[in-house]
Amino acid sequence: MEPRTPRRRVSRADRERQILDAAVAVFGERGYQAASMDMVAERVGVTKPVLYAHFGSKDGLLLACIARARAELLEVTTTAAASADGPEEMLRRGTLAFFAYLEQREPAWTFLYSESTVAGDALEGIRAQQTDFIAALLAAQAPDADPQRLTGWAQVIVGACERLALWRGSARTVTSEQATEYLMDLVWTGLAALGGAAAQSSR
Amino acid sequence: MEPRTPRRRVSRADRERQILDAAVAVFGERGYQAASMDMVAERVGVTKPVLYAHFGSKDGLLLACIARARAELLEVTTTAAASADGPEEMLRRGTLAFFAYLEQREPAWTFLYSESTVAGDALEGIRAQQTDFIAALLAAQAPDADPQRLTGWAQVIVGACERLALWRGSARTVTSEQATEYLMDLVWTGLAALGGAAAQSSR
DNA sequence: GGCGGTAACCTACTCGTGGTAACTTCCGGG
DNA sequence: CCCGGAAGTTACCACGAGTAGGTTACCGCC
Repeated sequence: MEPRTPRRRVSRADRERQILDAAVAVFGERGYQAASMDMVAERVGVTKPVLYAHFGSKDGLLLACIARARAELLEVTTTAAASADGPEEMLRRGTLAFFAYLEQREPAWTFLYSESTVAGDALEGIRAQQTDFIAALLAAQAPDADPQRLTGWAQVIVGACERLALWRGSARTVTSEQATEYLMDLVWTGLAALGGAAAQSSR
Repeated sequence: MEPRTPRRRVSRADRERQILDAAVAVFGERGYQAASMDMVAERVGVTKPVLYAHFGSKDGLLLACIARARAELLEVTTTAAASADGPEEMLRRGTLAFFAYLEQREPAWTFLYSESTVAGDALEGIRAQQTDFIAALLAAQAPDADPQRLTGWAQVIVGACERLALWRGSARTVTSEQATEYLMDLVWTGLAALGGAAAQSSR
Protein backbone atom coordinates (compact mmCIF):
# COMPACT_ATOMS: atom_id res chain seq x y z
CA MET A 1 0.00 0.00 0.00
CA GLU A 2 1.21 3.43 -1.06
CA PRO A 3 4.20 4.46 1.05
CA ARG A 4 2.61 7.90 1.25
CA THR A 5 4.90 10.76 2.17
CA PRO A 6 5.56 10.35 5.87
CA ARG A 7 4.04 13.72 6.71
CA ARG A 8 7.04 15.90 7.45
CA ARG A 9 6.63 18.21 10.41
CA VAL A 10 7.91 21.74 10.39
CA SER A 11 8.76 24.26 13.10
CA ARG A 12 6.26 26.96 13.94
CA ALA A 13 8.27 29.89 12.59
CA ASP A 14 8.97 28.14 9.29
CA ARG A 15 5.33 27.21 8.80
CA GLU A 16 4.26 30.75 9.42
CA ARG A 17 6.59 32.02 6.73
CA GLN A 18 5.39 29.33 4.31
CA ILE A 19 1.75 30.15 4.99
CA LEU A 20 2.30 33.88 4.62
CA ASP A 21 4.05 33.38 1.28
CA ALA A 22 1.29 31.11 0.02
CA ALA A 23 -1.40 33.51 1.23
CA VAL A 24 0.17 36.48 -0.54
CA ALA A 25 0.37 34.45 -3.74
CA VAL A 26 -3.20 33.15 -3.59
CA PHE A 27 -4.74 36.46 -2.51
CA GLY A 28 -2.77 38.17 -5.25
CA GLU A 29 -4.00 35.78 -7.92
CA ARG A 30 -7.65 35.35 -6.99
CA GLY A 31 -8.35 38.36 -4.78
CA TYR A 32 -9.11 38.11 -1.09
CA GLN A 33 -12.78 37.28 -1.44
CA ALA A 34 -12.49 34.67 -4.13
CA ALA A 35 -9.60 32.93 -2.42
CA SER A 36 -10.54 30.16 -0.02
CA MET A 37 -8.62 28.96 2.97
CA ASP A 38 -8.41 25.51 1.42
CA MET A 39 -6.55 26.95 -1.56
CA VAL A 40 -3.94 28.49 0.70
CA ALA A 41 -3.71 25.30 2.74
CA GLU A 42 -3.29 23.18 -0.36
CA ARG A 43 -0.49 25.36 -1.67
CA VAL A 44 1.37 24.93 1.59
CA GLY A 45 0.66 21.20 1.53
CA VAL A 46 -1.34 21.24 4.75
CA THR A 47 -4.98 21.26 5.81
CA LYS A 48 -7.18 24.12 6.88
CA PRO A 49 -7.05 23.81 10.70
CA VAL A 50 -3.31 24.42 10.54
CA LEU A 51 -3.94 27.90 9.17
CA TYR A 52 -6.39 28.59 11.96
CA ALA A 53 -3.92 27.36 14.56
CA HIS A 54 -1.46 29.95 13.33
CA PHE A 55 -3.56 32.97 12.38
CA GLY A 56 -6.96 32.47 13.98
CA SER A 57 -9.11 33.48 11.02
CA LYS A 58 -9.05 34.40 7.36
CA ASP A 59 -9.01 38.05 8.37
CA GLY A 60 -6.12 37.37 10.72
CA LEU A 61 -4.16 35.82 7.90
CA LEU A 62 -4.75 38.83 5.66
CA LEU A 63 -3.79 41.14 8.50
CA ALA A 64 -0.52 39.28 9.00
CA CYS A 65 0.26 39.57 5.28
CA ILE A 66 -0.36 43.31 5.40
CA ALA A 67 1.67 43.78 8.56
CA ARG A 68 4.66 42.19 6.91
CA ALA A 69 4.30 44.34 3.81
CA ARG A 70 3.88 47.42 5.92
CA ALA A 71 7.19 46.79 7.66
CA GLU A 72 8.94 46.23 4.32
CA LEU A 73 7.46 49.40 2.86
CA LEU A 74 8.49 51.49 5.84
CA GLU A 75 12.00 50.09 5.67
CA VAL A 76 12.38 50.75 1.95
CA THR A 77 11.04 54.31 1.96
CA THR A 78 12.80 55.57 5.06
CA THR A 79 16.09 54.16 3.85
CA ALA A 80 15.66 55.91 0.51
CA ALA A 81 14.73 59.20 2.15
CA ALA A 82 17.66 59.02 4.54
CA SER A 83 20.09 59.02 1.64
CA ALA A 84 19.08 62.60 0.72
CA ASP A 85 19.84 65.81 2.57
CA GLY A 86 17.09 68.31 1.76
CA PRO A 87 13.29 67.92 2.08
CA GLU A 88 12.69 68.08 -1.66
CA GLU A 89 15.14 65.32 -2.43
CA MET A 90 13.83 63.26 0.49
CA LEU A 91 10.29 63.49 -0.84
CA ARG A 92 11.43 62.63 -4.34
CA ARG A 93 13.51 59.62 -3.34
CA GLY A 94 10.92 58.34 -0.88
CA THR A 95 8.20 58.54 -3.52
CA LEU A 96 10.35 56.82 -6.09
CA ALA A 97 11.15 54.02 -3.62
CA PHE A 98 7.42 53.60 -2.98
CA PHE A 99 6.64 53.13 -6.66
CA ALA A 100 9.62 50.85 -7.16
CA TYR A 101 8.63 48.66 -4.22
CA LEU A 102 5.09 48.17 -5.50
CA GLU A 103 6.42 47.42 -8.96
CA GLN A 104 8.80 44.81 -7.64
CA ARG A 105 6.07 43.11 -5.62
CA GLU A 106 3.74 42.99 -8.59
CA PRO A 107 1.20 41.62 -8.89
CA ALA A 108 0.87 40.35 -5.38
CA TRP A 109 0.16 43.74 -3.85
CA THR A 110 -2.01 45.28 -6.48
CA PHE A 111 -5.03 43.54 -5.01
CA LEU A 112 -4.46 45.40 -1.77
CA TYR A 113 -4.85 48.83 -3.27
CA SER A 114 -7.28 47.91 -6.01
CA GLU A 115 -9.41 46.02 -3.48
CA SER A 116 -10.31 43.60 -6.26
CA THR A 117 -13.88 43.44 -5.02
CA VAL A 118 -16.83 44.26 -7.21
CA ALA A 119 -16.88 47.74 -5.77
CA GLY A 120 -13.30 48.17 -6.93
CA ASP A 121 -14.19 47.80 -10.60
CA ALA A 122 -17.14 50.13 -10.32
CA LEU A 123 -15.09 52.71 -8.46
CA GLU A 124 -12.57 52.67 -11.28
CA GLY A 125 -15.39 53.77 -13.54
CA ILE A 126 -16.14 56.76 -11.35
CA ARG A 127 -12.48 57.64 -11.19
CA ALA A 128 -12.14 57.45 -14.96
CA GLN A 129 -15.08 59.82 -15.23
CA GLN A 130 -13.39 62.28 -12.89
CA THR A 131 -9.98 61.89 -14.46
CA ASP A 132 -11.24 62.62 -17.95
CA PHE A 133 -13.07 65.66 -16.74
CA ILE A 134 -10.06 67.05 -14.91
CA ALA A 135 -7.61 66.26 -17.69
CA ALA A 136 -9.76 68.41 -19.97
CA LEU A 137 -9.58 71.28 -17.49
CA LEU A 138 -5.83 70.95 -17.25
CA ALA A 139 -5.44 70.95 -21.00
CA ALA A 140 -6.89 74.45 -20.97
CA GLN A 141 -4.34 75.48 -18.37
CA ALA A 142 -1.25 73.92 -19.94
CA PRO A 143 -2.06 73.41 -23.62
CA ASP A 144 1.41 72.28 -24.61
CA ALA A 145 1.96 69.53 -22.05
CA ASP A 146 2.01 65.99 -23.43
CA PRO A 147 -1.18 63.95 -22.92
CA GLN A 148 0.35 61.37 -20.61
CA ARG A 149 1.60 64.07 -18.29
CA LEU A 150 -1.84 65.66 -18.30
CA THR A 151 -3.41 62.34 -17.34
CA GLY A 152 -0.81 61.85 -14.63
CA TRP A 153 -1.69 65.21 -13.14
CA ALA A 154 -5.36 64.33 -13.24
CA GLN A 155 -4.59 61.09 -11.37
CA VAL A 156 -2.81 63.12 -8.73
CA ILE A 157 -5.84 65.32 -8.24
CA VAL A 158 -8.37 62.49 -8.16
CA GLY A 159 -6.28 60.53 -5.67
CA ALA A 160 -5.82 63.59 -3.52
CA CYS A 161 -9.56 64.29 -3.45
CA GLU A 162 -10.41 60.75 -2.47
CA ARG A 163 -7.92 60.75 0.34
CA LEU A 164 -8.99 64.19 1.58
CA ALA A 165 -12.61 63.07 1.61
CA LEU A 166 -11.76 60.04 3.71
CA TRP A 167 -9.63 62.10 6.05
CA ARG A 168 -12.52 64.48 6.51
CA GLY A 169 -14.61 61.52 7.56
CA SER A 170 -12.38 60.86 10.55
CA ALA A 171 -11.09 64.36 11.34
CA ARG A 172 -14.47 66.02 11.58
CA THR A 173 -13.09 69.53 12.12
CA VAL A 174 -12.08 69.89 8.48
CA THR A 175 -14.63 71.70 6.34
CA SER A 176 -15.29 71.18 2.65
CA GLU A 177 -13.83 74.62 2.01
CA GLN A 178 -10.61 73.83 3.85
CA ALA A 179 -10.14 70.53 2.05
CA THR A 180 -10.59 72.32 -1.26
CA GLU A 181 -8.13 74.96 -0.19
CA TYR A 182 -5.42 72.47 0.73
CA LEU A 183 -5.79 70.79 -2.63
CA MET A 184 -5.63 74.08 -4.51
CA ASP A 185 -2.60 75.20 -2.46
CA LEU A 186 -0.44 72.48 -3.86
CA VAL A 187 -2.00 71.70 -7.18
CA TRP A 188 -3.01 75.00 -8.65
CA THR A 189 -0.07 76.94 -7.34
CA GLY A 190 2.12 74.32 -8.98
CA LEU A 191 0.19 74.47 -12.22
CA ALA A 192 0.29 78.25 -12.37
CA ALA A 193 4.06 78.20 -11.97
CA LEU A 194 4.50 75.46 -14.56
CA GLY A 195 1.97 76.64 -17.10
CA GLY A 196 3.24 80.19 -17.13
CA ALA A 197 1.14 83.32 -16.94
CA ALA A 198 -1.31 81.75 -19.38
CA ALA A 199 -3.39 80.97 -16.31
CA GLN A 200 -4.54 84.53 -15.88
CA SER A 201 -6.27 84.51 -19.24
CA SER A 202 -10.03 83.77 -19.39
CA ARG A 203 -10.39 87.36 -20.72
CA MET B 1 -57.12 33.87 12.49
CA GLU B 2 -54.68 36.72 12.03
CA PRO B 3 -55.87 39.04 9.26
CA ARG B 4 -52.25 39.36 8.24
CA THR B 5 -51.39 42.23 5.97
CA PRO B 6 -52.77 41.23 2.59
CA ARG B 7 -49.34 41.34 0.94
CA ARG B 8 -49.46 44.53 -1.07
CA ARG B 9 -47.94 44.28 -4.49
CA VAL B 10 -45.81 47.03 -5.90
CA SER B 11 -44.76 48.02 -9.40
CA ARG B 12 -41.34 47.04 -10.65
CA ALA B 13 -39.85 50.54 -10.77
CA ASP B 14 -41.03 51.37 -7.25
CA ARG B 15 -39.64 48.15 -5.82
CA GLU B 16 -36.29 48.80 -7.42
CA ARG B 17 -36.08 52.21 -5.80
CA GLN B 18 -37.09 50.73 -2.42
CA ILE B 19 -34.51 47.97 -2.69
CA LEU B 20 -31.76 50.36 -3.73
CA ASP B 21 -32.51 52.67 -0.80
CA ALA B 22 -32.53 49.76 1.64
CA ALA B 23 -29.32 48.35 0.19
CA VAL B 24 -27.49 51.66 0.50
CA ALA B 25 -28.61 51.92 4.12
CA VAL B 26 -27.65 48.37 5.06
CA PHE B 27 -24.33 48.37 3.20
CA GLY B 28 -23.53 51.71 4.78
CA GLU B 29 -24.26 50.46 8.29
CA ARG B 30 -22.69 47.03 8.23
CA GLY B 31 -20.32 47.16 5.28
CA TYR B 32 -20.81 45.19 2.09
CA GLN B 33 -19.33 41.93 3.35
CA ALA B 34 -21.05 41.82 6.70
CA ALA B 35 -24.41 42.73 5.21
CA SER B 36 -26.54 39.80 4.12
CA MET B 37 -29.17 39.73 1.42
CA ASP B 38 -31.74 38.72 4.02
CA MET B 39 -31.07 41.94 5.93
CA VAL B 40 -31.77 44.01 2.85
CA ALA B 41 -34.85 41.95 2.04
CA GLU B 42 -36.21 42.30 5.56
CA ARG B 43 -35.78 46.07 5.52
CA VAL B 44 -37.81 46.25 2.33
CA GLY B 45 -40.40 43.89 3.79
CA VAL B 46 -39.87 41.22 1.16
CA THR B 47 -38.02 37.94 0.78
CA LYS B 48 -34.66 37.21 -0.78
CA PRO B 49 -35.67 35.88 -4.21
CA VAL B 50 -37.29 39.24 -4.94
CA LEU B 51 -33.89 40.90 -4.76
CA TYR B 52 -32.48 38.32 -7.13
CA ALA B 53 -35.34 38.81 -9.54
CA HIS B 54 -34.45 42.49 -9.75
CA PHE B 55 -30.65 42.58 -9.54
CA GLY B 56 -29.43 39.06 -10.22
CA SER B 57 -26.83 38.83 -7.47
CA LYS B 58 -25.43 40.55 -4.42
CA ASP B 59 -22.72 42.04 -6.63
CA GLY B 60 -25.36 43.22 -9.06
CA LEU B 61 -27.16 45.00 -6.28
CA LEU B 62 -23.99 46.76 -5.17
CA LEU B 63 -23.23 47.69 -8.76
CA ALA B 64 -26.67 49.23 -9.14
CA CYS B 65 -26.15 51.27 -5.97
CA ILE B 66 -22.85 52.55 -7.28
CA ALA B 67 -24.25 53.32 -10.70
CA ARG B 68 -26.91 55.52 -9.18
CA ALA B 69 -24.36 57.34 -7.04
CA ARG B 70 -22.09 57.76 -10.01
CA ALA B 71 -24.80 59.51 -11.96
CA GLU B 72 -25.59 61.81 -9.05
CA LEU B 73 -21.95 62.65 -8.55
CA LEU B 74 -21.42 63.46 -12.21
CA GLU B 75 -24.50 65.66 -12.21
CA VAL B 76 -23.46 67.59 -9.12
CA THR B 77 -19.85 68.22 -10.11
CA THR B 78 -20.42 69.15 -13.74
CA THR B 79 -23.19 71.55 -12.76
CA ALA B 80 -20.90 73.22 -10.24
CA ALA B 81 -18.06 73.47 -12.72
CA ALA B 82 -20.31 74.89 -15.40
CA SER B 83 -21.11 77.86 -13.19
CA ALA B 84 -17.50 79.10 -13.42
CA ASP B 85 -15.73 80.60 -16.40
CA GLY B 86 -11.99 79.87 -15.98
CA PRO B 87 -10.24 76.53 -15.45
CA GLU B 88 -9.03 77.42 -11.96
CA GLU B 89 -12.48 78.34 -10.73
CA MET B 90 -13.95 75.28 -12.44
CA LEU B 91 -11.53 73.01 -10.63
CA ARG B 92 -12.19 74.74 -7.33
CA ARG B 93 -15.98 74.60 -7.59
CA GLY B 94 -16.01 71.06 -8.90
CA THR B 95 -13.82 69.88 -6.04
CA LEU B 96 -15.92 71.69 -3.49
CA ALA B 97 -19.07 70.11 -4.90
CA PHE B 98 -17.44 66.69 -4.66
CA PHE B 99 -16.68 67.12 -0.97
CA ALA B 100 -20.09 68.59 -0.27
CA TYR B 101 -21.86 65.71 -2.01
CA LEU B 102 -20.01 63.08 0.01
CA GLU B 103 -20.71 64.99 3.19
CA GLN B 104 -24.39 65.18 2.44
CA ARG B 105 -24.60 61.46 1.71
CA GLU B 106 -22.80 60.55 4.91
CA PRO B 107 -22.41 57.94 6.16
CA ALA B 108 -23.91 55.81 3.45
CA TRP B 109 -21.09 56.37 0.98
CA THR B 110 -18.13 56.30 3.24
CA PHE B 111 -18.07 52.52 3.06
CA LEU B 112 -17.53 52.74 -0.67
CA TYR B 113 -14.28 54.61 -0.42
CA SER B 114 -13.12 53.15 2.86
CA GLU B 115 -13.89 49.66 1.57
CA SER B 116 -14.82 48.70 5.11
CA THR B 117 -13.17 45.31 4.70
CA VAL B 118 -10.47 44.11 7.04
CA ALA B 119 -7.88 45.27 4.56
CA GLY B 120 -9.36 48.73 4.79
CA ASP B 121 -8.46 49.14 8.45
CA ALA B 122 -4.96 47.81 7.95
CA LEU B 123 -4.43 50.06 4.94
CA GLU B 124 -5.35 53.05 7.04
CA GLY B 125 -2.44 52.12 9.28
CA ILE B 126 -0.03 52.18 6.37
CA ARG B 127 -1.44 55.49 5.22
CA ALA B 128 -1.06 56.99 8.70
CA GLN B 129 2.54 55.87 8.65
CA GLN B 130 3.13 57.59 5.33
CA THR B 131 1.19 60.70 6.25
CA ASP B 132 3.15 61.26 9.45
CA PHE B 133 6.39 60.84 7.62
CA ILE B 134 5.47 63.27 4.88
CA ALA B 135 3.98 65.84 7.23
CA ALA B 136 7.35 65.95 8.99
CA LEU B 137 9.09 66.60 5.68
CA LEU B 138 6.67 69.37 4.84
CA ALA B 139 7.19 70.99 8.22
CA ALA B 140 10.81 71.50 7.23
CA GLN B 141 9.69 73.13 3.99
CA ALA B 142 7.01 75.40 5.39
CA PRO B 143 7.74 75.82 9.11
CA ASP B 144 5.07 78.41 9.75
CA ALA B 145 2.06 76.61 8.25
CA ASP B 146 -0.55 75.47 10.74
CA PRO B 147 -0.50 71.74 11.60
CA GLN B 148 -3.87 70.92 10.10
CA ARG B 149 -2.83 72.41 6.79
CA LEU B 150 0.37 70.41 6.91
CA THR B 151 -1.59 67.22 7.48
CA GLY B 152 -3.96 68.13 4.69
CA TRP B 153 -1.05 68.51 2.28
CA ALA B 154 0.33 65.17 3.41
CA GLN B 155 -3.05 63.58 2.68
CA VAL B 156 -2.94 65.07 -0.81
CA ILE B 157 0.45 63.51 -1.44
CA VAL B 158 -0.42 60.09 -0.04
CA GLY B 159 -3.64 59.95 -2.03
CA ALA B 160 -1.85 61.05 -5.16
CA CYS B 161 0.81 58.36 -4.75
CA GLU B 162 -1.74 55.62 -4.25
CA ARG B 163 -3.66 56.63 -7.34
CA LEU B 164 -0.55 56.99 -9.45
CA ALA B 165 0.60 53.53 -8.39
CA LEU B 166 -2.72 52.02 -9.43
CA TRP B 167 -2.72 53.92 -12.70
CA ARG B 168 0.73 52.58 -13.42
CA GLY B 169 -0.66 49.10 -12.90
CA SER B 170 -3.02 49.51 -15.85
CA ALA B 171 -1.09 51.96 -18.06
CA ARG B 172 2.11 49.96 -18.21
CA THR B 173 4.03 52.56 -20.20
CA VAL B 174 4.44 54.84 -17.19
CA THR B 175 7.75 54.40 -15.37
CA SER B 176 8.40 54.92 -11.67
CA GLU B 177 10.46 57.97 -12.57
CA GLN B 178 7.67 59.52 -14.59
CA ALA B 179 5.11 58.95 -11.88
CA THR B 180 7.42 60.60 -9.37
CA GLU B 181 7.96 63.47 -11.76
CA TYR B 182 4.25 64.14 -12.26
CA LEU B 183 3.75 64.20 -8.52
CA MET B 184 6.67 66.58 -7.98
CA ASP B 185 5.48 68.83 -10.84
CA LEU B 186 2.35 69.76 -9.01
CA VAL B 187 3.22 69.29 -5.39
CA TRP B 188 6.72 70.55 -5.03
CA THR B 189 6.37 73.40 -7.45
CA GLY B 190 3.35 74.46 -5.45
CA LEU B 191 5.18 74.14 -2.16
CA ALA B 192 8.18 76.08 -3.36
CA ALA B 193 5.96 78.95 -4.42
CA LEU B 194 3.99 78.87 -1.18
CA GLY B 195 6.86 78.32 1.24
CA GLY B 196 8.98 81.07 -0.24
CA ALA B 197 12.66 80.86 -1.07
CA ALA B 198 13.21 79.01 2.21
CA ALA B 199 13.15 75.90 0.04
CA GLN B 200 16.57 76.54 -1.40
CA SER B 201 18.18 76.34 2.04
CA SER B 202 19.72 72.97 3.02
CA ARG B 203 22.79 74.75 4.53
C1' DG C 1 17.74 2.18 22.54
C1' DG C 2 13.18 2.63 24.34
C1' DC C 3 9.43 5.60 26.18
C1' DG C 4 6.31 9.16 27.58
C1' DG C 5 4.52 13.79 26.49
C1' DT C 6 3.69 17.53 23.80
C1' DA C 7 2.75 19.95 19.79
C1' DA C 8 1.79 19.54 14.92
C1' DC C 9 -1.54 17.51 12.03
C1' DC C 10 -5.78 15.49 9.99
C1' DT C 11 -10.75 13.79 9.56
C1' DA C 12 -15.23 14.93 9.92
C1' DC C 13 -18.32 17.69 11.20
C1' DT C 14 -21.65 22.47 12.05
C1' DC C 15 -23.54 26.66 10.60
C1' DG C 16 -24.39 30.79 8.05
C1' DT C 17 -25.15 32.80 3.60
C1' DG C 18 -25.40 33.32 -1.53
C1' DG C 19 -28.29 31.48 -4.89
C1' DT C 20 -32.32 28.72 -7.09
C1' DA C 21 -36.54 25.68 -8.32
C1' DA C 22 -41.19 25.25 -8.11
C1' DC C 23 -45.43 26.43 -6.22
C1' DT C 24 -49.01 30.28 -4.89
C1' DT C 25 -51.54 34.62 -5.18
C1' DC C 26 -52.85 38.96 -6.65
C1' DC C 27 -54.51 41.96 -10.41
C1' DG C 28 -55.63 44.00 -14.98
C1' DG C 29 -57.68 43.21 -19.61
C1' DG C 30 -60.83 40.78 -22.64
C1' DC D 1 -66.41 36.49 -15.02
C1' DC D 2 -62.19 34.48 -15.64
C1' DC D 3 -57.60 33.76 -17.28
C1' DG D 4 -52.62 34.93 -18.21
C1' DG D 5 -48.71 36.52 -16.26
C1' DA D 6 -46.05 39.04 -13.12
C1' DA D 7 -45.04 39.50 -8.09
C1' DG D 8 -43.97 36.70 -3.93
C1' DT D 9 -43.14 32.87 -1.11
C1' DT D 10 -41.46 28.48 0.87
C1' DA D 11 -38.13 25.13 0.88
C1' DC D 12 -34.27 23.75 -0.69
C1' DC D 13 -28.84 23.17 -2.46
C1' DA D 14 -23.77 24.28 -2.50
C1' DC D 15 -19.90 25.96 -0.68
C1' DG D 16 -16.80 28.02 2.35
C1' DA D 17 -15.51 29.74 7.21
C1' DG D 18 -14.57 27.86 11.45
C1' DT D 19 -14.12 23.86 15.16
C1' DA D 20 -14.07 19.42 18.16
C1' DG D 21 -11.59 15.49 18.94
C1' DG D 22 -8.76 11.82 17.59
C1' DT D 23 -3.85 10.60 15.51
C1' DT D 24 1.07 10.76 14.75
C1' DA D 25 5.62 12.41 14.42
C1' DC D 26 9.43 14.32 16.83
C1' DC D 27 12.31 15.68 21.20
C1' DG D 28 14.14 15.04 25.56
C1' DC D 29 15.07 11.94 29.13
C1' DC D 30 16.27 7.86 31.37
